[in-house]
Amino acid sequence: MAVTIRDVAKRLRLSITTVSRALDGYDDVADKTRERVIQVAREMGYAPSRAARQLRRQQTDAIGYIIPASGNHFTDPFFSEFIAGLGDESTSHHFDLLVSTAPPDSPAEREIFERWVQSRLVDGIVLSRMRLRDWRAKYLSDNDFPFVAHGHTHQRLKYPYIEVDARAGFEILVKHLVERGRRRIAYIGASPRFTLQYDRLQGYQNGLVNTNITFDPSLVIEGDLSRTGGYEAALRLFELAKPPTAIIGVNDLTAIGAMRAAREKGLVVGKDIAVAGYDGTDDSEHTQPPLTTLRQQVYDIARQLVQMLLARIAGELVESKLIIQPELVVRESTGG
Amino acid sequence: MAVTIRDVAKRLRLSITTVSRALDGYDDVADKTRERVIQVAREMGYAPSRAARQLRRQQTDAIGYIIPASGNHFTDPFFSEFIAGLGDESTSHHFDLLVSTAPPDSPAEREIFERWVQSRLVDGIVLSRMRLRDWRAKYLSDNDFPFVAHGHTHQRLKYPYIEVDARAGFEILVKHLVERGRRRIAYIGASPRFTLQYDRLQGYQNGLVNTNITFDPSLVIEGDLSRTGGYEAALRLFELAKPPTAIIGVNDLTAIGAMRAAREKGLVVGKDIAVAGYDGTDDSEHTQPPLTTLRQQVYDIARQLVQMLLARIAGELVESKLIIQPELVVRESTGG
DNA sequence: TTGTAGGCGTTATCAA
DNA sequence: TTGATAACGCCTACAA
Repeated sequence: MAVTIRDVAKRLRLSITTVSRALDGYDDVADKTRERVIQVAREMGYAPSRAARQLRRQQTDAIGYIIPASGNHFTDPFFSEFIAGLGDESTSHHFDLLVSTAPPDSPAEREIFERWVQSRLVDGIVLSRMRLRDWRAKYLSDNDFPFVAHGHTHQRLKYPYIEVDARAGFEILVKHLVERGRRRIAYIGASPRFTLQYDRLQGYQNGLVNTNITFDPSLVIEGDLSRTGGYEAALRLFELAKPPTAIIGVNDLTAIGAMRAAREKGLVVGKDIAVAGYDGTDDSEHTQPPLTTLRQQVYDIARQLVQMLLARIAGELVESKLIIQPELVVRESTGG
Repeated sequence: MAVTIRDVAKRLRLSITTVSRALDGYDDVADKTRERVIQVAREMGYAPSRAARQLRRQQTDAIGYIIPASGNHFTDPFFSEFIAGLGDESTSHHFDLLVSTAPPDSPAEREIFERWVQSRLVDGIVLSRMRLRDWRAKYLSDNDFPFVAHGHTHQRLKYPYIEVDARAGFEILVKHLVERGRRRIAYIGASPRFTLQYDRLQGYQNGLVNTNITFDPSLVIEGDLSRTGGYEAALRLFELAKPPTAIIGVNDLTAIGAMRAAREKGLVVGKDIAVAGYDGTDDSEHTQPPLTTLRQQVYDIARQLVQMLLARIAGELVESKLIIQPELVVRESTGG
């Protein structure tokens, strides 16, 4: 058995009350006593039982994040960075991070959310990769459960979130490509259920309008946010009678897959065809050629989300809605 | 307030005892009663308080993993896949996964381990990226705390682990390169405190011996397991009077960085220089050119580790030590 | 400044 | 087959 507050009290011949208060930094305990308590507690390797504390205080000091992906093929650096941000920030507030995995809109996802909420396993939840109609947001909202999100839904729900203005970003990206002489610009998107697809596609289309390019539906195609998805989608684009001279991926992975497809078709990326993505995580810098991308500061966003969530948990009436502009990072994949 | 077992009992006009037992599937409760209980519990959205259950049962139904990295630059797909595996397998056993981040051997790391163990926050811990002298293994071992590891240490400690035979793998890799006509083979490694560096370097050296190549210390250089580290290390290699004709990266990220450096030097990877890595996560397939690598099934290994850990937690005397052979995946980066 | 005691929500022991 | 009751370890109002 681990050492409990009782053991410490017994050793000190004090009541557990005093020990508890000394350790929690109350000021109604004699300095000398406190010193002794702290000293002995450390010696004995005492740390309060999390379960007991949770039960008593009705809070868990933990937040949760459910990775909206599962199975063998999930290696989006976005999630790594996001989790690192969540973890680092949580830790610095003495909160723990609970992580689980479930495919979007799967029964498994639903189960996990219900369990976490009903069992009071976490004090709050971080959402990412929002959907236009997002049952998670609805569910948490209905249950008055604290949550924050990376991105918004199209439902009328009030919750704090951070939004990267991908629409504006993609407009800029199209402009950039046009300036480099590209006019036949394809877009490889994602499932329409995701908000990100809605916004980015719209940004792409606005970009075309801004530059007086007629929208060609055959240049818009659906991927699945993965490298393989981008690869396969790009191959189909190259089959077109009039193939594109530029490809925008809904995210970096998609763009990376597209670059591979281009190369297999004997095209030189950055010359024969321009390719660009979105996210700007570390890896985009090291592709061959380096990938032009819209950078969102995933790590920092994650940290901020945790801060917002903790404020919300602490009862502060956070009504925040932070809009961030992505940064266009021009590299060789659209160069020349 | 969330609904408690008392609420359910009151509604049913039963004792909380009966409700508890009905829900936990004890057989000393009338079938009819059980049905009613389950029915009503679901209706009311009841789920047992995790904290209370933990306190009573003295177990948490959670396991922990501390990502041995922190800060902005952590995007190793190895961790994504590893976490996905841990998460999926945990979930399927109704366990939760607690995740934190801390740089190897940092005070922060120590704090987290102590907190998790002393506060009984998790029932067991998964370790990865082992060190030759690993205080984590020692600490957990000393405290009789259940843990399993991906890789071994050089201490005399007994614990279940899965080991990928990187040494054999790197021997095969060297052989492969030699067969492709490379003889000046460099190795970009990692900090010597990691077991992986020890093993892989040895495999590299054995490979040289096997093929009668004299070991040249100037071709061995230290990276930091990141793309940037590989990039910078490779640049230094290219400054040598007699630069290498092949580079082996201690992991894929290192190799990816090296490829970038090669390209900047005007070298064609797969022709002017061969590059190979280790890990074989999804991204290695989509580099330009695709990367030759030694694949370890990170996702599956993670799942198996969880199984071993849960068995250990359940009290089964697991003395397992699983050795897996990595698989050489030949792609264009060493081709031609 | 310190101690007593009640209760957080469960599960498990024992009795009915 | 069901119910009363005692912990699990901690925090905190209240008493001393």
